[in-house]
Amino acid sequence: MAIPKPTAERLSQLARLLEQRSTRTAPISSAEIEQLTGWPSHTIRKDISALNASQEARADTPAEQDFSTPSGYDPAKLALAIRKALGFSGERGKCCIVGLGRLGSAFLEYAGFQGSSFDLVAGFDSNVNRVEILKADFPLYPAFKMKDVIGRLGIAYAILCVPPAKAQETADRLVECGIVGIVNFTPAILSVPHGTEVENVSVIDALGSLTARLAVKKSATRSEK
Amino acid sequence: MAIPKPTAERLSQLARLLEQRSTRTAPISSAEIEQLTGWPSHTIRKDISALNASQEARADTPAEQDFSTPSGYDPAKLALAIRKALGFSGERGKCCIVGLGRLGSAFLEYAGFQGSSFDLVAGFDSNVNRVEILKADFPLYPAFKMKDVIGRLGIAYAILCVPPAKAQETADRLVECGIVGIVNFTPAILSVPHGTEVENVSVIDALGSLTARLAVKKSATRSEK
DNA sequence: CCATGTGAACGCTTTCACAGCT
DNA sequence: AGCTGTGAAAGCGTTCACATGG
Repeated sequence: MAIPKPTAERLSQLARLLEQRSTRTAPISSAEIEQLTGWPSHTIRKDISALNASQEARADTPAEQDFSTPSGYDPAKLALAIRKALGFSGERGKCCIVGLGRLGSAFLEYAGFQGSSFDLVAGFDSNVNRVEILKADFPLYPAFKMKDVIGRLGIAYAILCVPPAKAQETADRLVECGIVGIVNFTPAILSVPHGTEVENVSVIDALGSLTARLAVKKSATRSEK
Repeated sequence: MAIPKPTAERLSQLARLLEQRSTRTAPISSAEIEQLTGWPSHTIRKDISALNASQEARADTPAEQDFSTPSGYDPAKLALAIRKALGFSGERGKCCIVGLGRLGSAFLEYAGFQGSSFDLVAGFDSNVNRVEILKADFPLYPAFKMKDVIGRLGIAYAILCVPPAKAQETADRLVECGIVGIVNFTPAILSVPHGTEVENVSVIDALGSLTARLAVKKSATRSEK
């Protein structure tokens, strides 16, 4: 009983939302989540229902299932349950930044990782100078140490911020090093072998989506938010 | 006959892909696109079919419909037809960057806008110092000039890169200034009035999607790429 | 023959409406 | 009473298989 992809995507965002506002411990209702996210409350309940179903299938962690109270969901427990159902196995996901130019180095001081389920544990750049000049809470390495470091630390994800011309070549190398997920910030379209996943993050595509949605709105389609 | 959202998203990416490789003028087949993007060729043909349908509905631009040749699609004509169908009205979309910290200033030298249908035409920051120190191909302004500049230039889109704590407040202001689409790079969840669209770009969510997809793969689901 | 183009069947996701729990 | 939880129905997007056109 696998979780449908759109559902997984929503749940993932929901978990992030809950983790961010972790100061709030009072139960949160599906109606309240609707207000925050724009997703209809029944969709949310259905998503969480799918979560229950998948949790029963794997009969482990028997205690963490009671995230629902008479007046809503327990934020912390719900977030945890989502993360587990989406394959988090308790451990935090290890990520590295590849390419420490303007964009890549911006992540060195990015606040968004706190409270998430992922950690930045390394950075790489082919320019040794940059590696030495830049400072971060985690170590930075020259590119030739990629294989060694990624293997040793067991890094699963890479955030790709190299120049477009080097994107494919670098991606190939990352796959060889054992990376299974790439967040691609370059405008290049990557092709990777089966078993590896790419998520493209492109301002241009984001702008395209916006334009498309705005154009559709002028007709009479229901808004997503 | 509106274009379905998933279809629109694929077409938008396809258009970007074609625009990027604009040196290539030979016809491109759906099979070739499959290789490049990972989407099955029938999905692509169907998407383009939807494009035809929507073009017939609006009976304008009668000449630009013949993008298909006996051995594939004409790249340039296809890209143009997609952009038009997705609401591009010929004009290029004007964007501004709001918040010129590490992340925001990275866009000042971002290559991805070339060959796209969007132009960066302004940047804003509340720190006057930054505005004066940074250099770009387009003018940078202190934040208090937002209303004036956005109105005067007719800017429709904003790329939001301010610190999370100021995100909502800044978004409110952008809406007041007439911005209709926001690409939100902050980890904050924004709420905006109807008629305005937000596209969230979050590394954390991207990582979440990757994890979800990788987890599902271990079962027996068909891969997307 | 090649590749496009599209109605029709299929399968998945969302929506609905109501049962169940506290 | 209020909110969660879920089978059943409806709505959509994808897949298939074949008709069509250069």
